[in-house]
Amino acid sequence: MLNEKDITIYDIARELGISAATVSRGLKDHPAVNKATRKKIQDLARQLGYRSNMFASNLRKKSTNTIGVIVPRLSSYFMSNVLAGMEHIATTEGYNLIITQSLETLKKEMANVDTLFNNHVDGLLASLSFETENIDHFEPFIRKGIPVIFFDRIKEHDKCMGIIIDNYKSAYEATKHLLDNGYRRIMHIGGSITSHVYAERLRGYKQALTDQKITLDPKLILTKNMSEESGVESAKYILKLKHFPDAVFSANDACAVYCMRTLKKAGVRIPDDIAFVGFNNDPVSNVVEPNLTTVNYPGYAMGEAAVTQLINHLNKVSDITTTNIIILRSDLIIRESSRKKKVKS
Amino acid sequence: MLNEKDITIYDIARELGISAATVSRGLKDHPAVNKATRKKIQDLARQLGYRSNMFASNLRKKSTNTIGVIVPRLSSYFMSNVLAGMEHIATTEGYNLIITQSLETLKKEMANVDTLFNNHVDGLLASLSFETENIDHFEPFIRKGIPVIFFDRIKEHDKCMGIIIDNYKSAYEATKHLLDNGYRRIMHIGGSITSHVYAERLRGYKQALTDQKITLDPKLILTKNMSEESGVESAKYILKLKHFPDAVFSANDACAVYCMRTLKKAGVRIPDDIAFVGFNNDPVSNVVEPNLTTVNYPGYAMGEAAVTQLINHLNKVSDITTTNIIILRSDLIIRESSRKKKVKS
DNA sequence: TTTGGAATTGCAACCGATTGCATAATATTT
DNA sequence: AAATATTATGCAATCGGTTGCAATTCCAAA
Repeated sequence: MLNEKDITIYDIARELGISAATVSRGLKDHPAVNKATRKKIQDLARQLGYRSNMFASNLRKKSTNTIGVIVPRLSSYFMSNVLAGMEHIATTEGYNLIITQSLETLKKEMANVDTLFNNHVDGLLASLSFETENIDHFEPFIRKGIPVIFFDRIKEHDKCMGIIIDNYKSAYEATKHLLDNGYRRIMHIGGSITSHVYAERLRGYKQALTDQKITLDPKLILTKNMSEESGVESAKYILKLKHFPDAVFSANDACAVYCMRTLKKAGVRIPDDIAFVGFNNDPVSNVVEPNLTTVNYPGYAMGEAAVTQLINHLNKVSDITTTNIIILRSDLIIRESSRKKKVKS
Repeated sequence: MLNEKDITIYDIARELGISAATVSRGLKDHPAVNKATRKKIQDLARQLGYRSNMFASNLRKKSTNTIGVIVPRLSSYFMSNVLAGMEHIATTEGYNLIITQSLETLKKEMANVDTLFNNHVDGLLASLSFETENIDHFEPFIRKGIPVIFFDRIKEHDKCMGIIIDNYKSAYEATKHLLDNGYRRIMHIGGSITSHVYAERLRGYKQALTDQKITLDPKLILTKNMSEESGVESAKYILKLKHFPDAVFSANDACAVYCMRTLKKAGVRIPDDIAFVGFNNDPVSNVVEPNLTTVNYPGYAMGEAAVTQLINHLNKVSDITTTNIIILRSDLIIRESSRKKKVKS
């Protein structure tokens, strides 16, 4: 099966009649090694197809140039953008990513933390599962001083940085936009408020209404799992309401889109009967008819930011325990689904 | 910064007054170790929070329990499903994934191959970039007998397995479906045929037409990069045609959807004026109006299959050099966009 | 010619787990 | 009780690179 033996620094040392120590230094341009010797070493290494054995090196150096990532699900538009951003920075900085998913369960999340801990990753980037209520299982990392950065779905911890968008502000603006366009009876479909993300979006929604002196109607606040099915369920719920809402602010696009779809099938016109605003700027938001107004969630930038922060910390150019939260810009993208309300004629 | 020192097998050995060798064996339930001793070792290990040092272990065993993955882009619906499937099997089998993206360039793909080679991954899973015309850069792996499996975007090689769907057959069926529903002047929008995937889809399309004795019209065969923009461009092209096609078979959904969208804006009715069939079963296909008929591309299953095959090979229960190609099932999902053609009245 | 110091290079001890082989302890058979 | 087989454990080398410290070489100043 395997043919060629690996070349080691010993092979190079023997060939050149010098010691392995000098080869080791020479390969990484250590100034204590004579320039001519360095060149000889590097040339021969190249010629022989030498590749460093990372394990020997890691074993000795106790660092791995590997970053662990835990996400709830890989298969979402948002998350794949986050990962793309992470991969981009990681690769250019010479780090590898080990990526795991919790499938929204605490159990798998804990197992993943464990695996990554055992793999001695240099740092950890995590977006928490729905079930995660506290982050004690990250303690092994924190105790050992291995940096942990949470993104998107975060919990605050004074040793860990969090990277998020301002969910409160975005939700506030989204709701305000509906109000500005003349909508008054606005429903909110959100996720479980154990999640910081959804709690903040709900808060923004409420505040926007309160600021306009609109009384909150508990019937207009739904807590769902934000899947496509939950969009369908929400639509059915709406259709049964005596007093129809005139707008819906959904905490994600998938749910909004499937809600719209179901309502449309029932003959409801959008936005004339009900306006819609979603969240995430998922591709479907720009395909559904009418196109869905939504909040652009900068996944790629978030991934880049997370890795950049982590690497800076590892290189001691900054410290994640001092900066606690980083907030990325996110803007409202206005489309047809929330156009100005027609005055009843 | 870092506080607790790592526990090693030596610590356990000392505490228990036995040798490190016995601890090493005891931890992995080696039968040569007394059952009672094994239990003592494992209990103490747990109690002390022992975690194995993978580098020492890898250094010695020369295997890493790590699988390298190279994909053109992380951020697509299809690919994130593939990765989810891979992660699922990998984690349950005790393997880690190192994931990289080539961003469709040969240069980055080569760099990724290099990185993963240096990381001594136990095996490699790759979907090739658009630019990749030959796979010589995978030779280092092949020479060393490290298994390589290509998926989706493959090139044939007698040492490497390929995992694909039957693009030819699916394309044939998709085109046949349009023909069966009464469409005759069918356009195809495809990608560069340097890619096996697109070459096969084109071939299936052509064959289906030929089998019905329909002459191929080169004006009806477009080669695009299959992005959303290319969908828009295709629509503009169609609008300029003197002799309108009555159906379009697009090699992916994104392109189909944006093509539909643009045509609709121009007043073209779908499917009455032009029917559509896409490829991938992307979420947008089920949101666009009318819903798009498409070919279900089993990404998750493909990811699972790739990892399963690789691990089986590593465990010597099968051999990827004997089975050369695995073809996964993919079915046509019929929706509104290709409903039976109305007979002109 | 001697000497001090800088520039190079090498020695050897790590890092922590693995494993072939030898040895010791125990059990079984004769 | 002695001989043999079985089971359990330990020894020590090994994987390949890293690094503190010592040793050597070289050159210029005294």
